[in-house]
Amino acid sequence: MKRNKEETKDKIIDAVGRLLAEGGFRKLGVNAVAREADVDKVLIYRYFGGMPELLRAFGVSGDFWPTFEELTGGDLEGLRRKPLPQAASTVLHNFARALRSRPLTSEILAWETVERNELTEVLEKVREDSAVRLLEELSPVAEESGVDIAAITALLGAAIMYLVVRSRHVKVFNAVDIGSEDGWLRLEAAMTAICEACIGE
Amino acid sequence: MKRNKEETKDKIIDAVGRLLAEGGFRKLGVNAVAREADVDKVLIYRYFGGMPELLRAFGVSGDFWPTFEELTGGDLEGLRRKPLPQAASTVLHNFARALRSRPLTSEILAWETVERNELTEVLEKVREDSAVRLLEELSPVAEESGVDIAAITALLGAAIMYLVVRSRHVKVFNAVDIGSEDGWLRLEAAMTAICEACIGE
DNA sequence: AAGAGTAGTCACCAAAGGGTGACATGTCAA
DNA sequence: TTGACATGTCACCCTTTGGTGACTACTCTT
Repeated sequence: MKRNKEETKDKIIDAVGRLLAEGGFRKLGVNAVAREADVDKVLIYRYFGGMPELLRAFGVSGDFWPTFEELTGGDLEGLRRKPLPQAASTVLHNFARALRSRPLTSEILAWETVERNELTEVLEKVREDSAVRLLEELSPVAEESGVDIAAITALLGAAIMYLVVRSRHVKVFNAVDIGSEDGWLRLEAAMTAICEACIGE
Repeated sequence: MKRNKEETKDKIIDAVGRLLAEGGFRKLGVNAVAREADVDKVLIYRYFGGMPELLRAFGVSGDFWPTFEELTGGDLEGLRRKPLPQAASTVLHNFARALRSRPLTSEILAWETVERNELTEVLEKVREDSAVRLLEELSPVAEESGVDIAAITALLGAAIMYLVVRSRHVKVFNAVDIGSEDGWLRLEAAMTAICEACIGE
C-alpha cells in the first residue's frame, strides 16, 4: 500500500462530497465516509479529529456559495450604472442560476433548515459576508424612498432558496414547473416585474 | 396495569407530537417513541404496523395545515368583493400567520426539504388541495392580464415557507428580524406592496 | 366462575453506528 | 542499513436501533 497523508485526506474529503451529493446528510457518518473513501475510519479521527471537523474541512474545500463576481455578473461598475431595479433584478437572476448550478449547496441549504452543524456554519458565514457586501456596494442609494428594500429582497432571496431546495425532489410548486428551465424563466420574469414595480420608488 | 388499546394508541401518537416538537425528526424512531410514550415498542408494531404508518396516523390526527377558512379569514364573499391585489395580500398575510402559529408544521416543512416520508406526503396532499381550491375560488379573474400571477404567488408563498422554517433556528435574514413580530410586519407590508404593484394589471 | 382472546411485558437478535488501543508496515533521515 | 516515526490495518469495545417470539395477566363474554 502506498502511503501519503495528504492524498488520503483528499480521498476522505472527496468521499464526503460524493456521499452528500447522492444521499444527503442522513447517510453521512464516520463509517459511511470511511467505506466510501476506502480508508480506515480511524484515519478520519487522526487527520480531522472527528466528523464535525471533517465537515468543516469539507466546507472550506469547495466553492459552495456564489462569489461576489458571479452575483454581479463580474461587472460591478456596469451594474452600478444601471437603475436600482434592473441591478437588483440582475443580481437575483444570477443568484438563482448560481444556486441551481450547485447541487451540493442545495443539499447543505436543505439540511440547514433541519440542523445546524459545522458545515452549515461555514456556509452561513460566507453567505452573510456576501449579502452584506452586496447591500453595501449596491444600494447606498435609496434608503429613504419609502420602500423597504431589505424586506423585498429578503422575500425574493428566501423564495429562490426555497424553490431551489424544493426542486430537488418535487417538480411543481403552485403550478410553476420548478424542474424546468421554462419554469425558472417565468420566475425570473416575475422577479423582474416585482423589482421594477416596487423598488423604483 | 390498566389496559386500554385506544388510550395507548393516543399516548403513542401524542408522544410523536412531543418528540417532533422538541427535537425534530432526527430523534424520531420506534425506540424513542416507545420510550417517550412509556409503552413497549412492540405495541407500535401491533397497533400501527411500523413507523411509517404511525407517521401517517399522526399526520391525520391534527390540523397541520391552515384551513380554507383560516386563509380566507372566514369570509370568502367579502374577500371576493375586494380587488384582487388586496385579496391576495390578505390571504398571504393569513398564510404567514397560520404557519407561524404551527410549530409542528414548520418542523414537518423543514423535514420535507430533506426527505419525503408518510408524514410529509399527508401534509403535501392537504396542501395541494388547499392551494388548488384557493386559486379556483379566488382568481377566475385576470388570466390574460399579462402578469404571471401563479409565478408571483409562488415566489411569495415559497418565501413565507422558507422564512417560517428558518426562523426556528436563525433570527435574522437579510437584515430582517424574522424572529419578531416587527420583522414580520415589515414582510407583510412588503408583500402588500408587491401585490398592489404587480397584480393589479 | 371459567375460559378465550387481547393488552401489555420481557428477553432476545442482528445490524449499524461511534470510538479506541495495539499492531504492522512503508518512508525517510542519519 | 538501520532505526524512528508516521501511515495504514485490524480487532475490538459499547450503545443504539429496528424488529420479533414467547410469555404473563387483565377483561369481557357467556
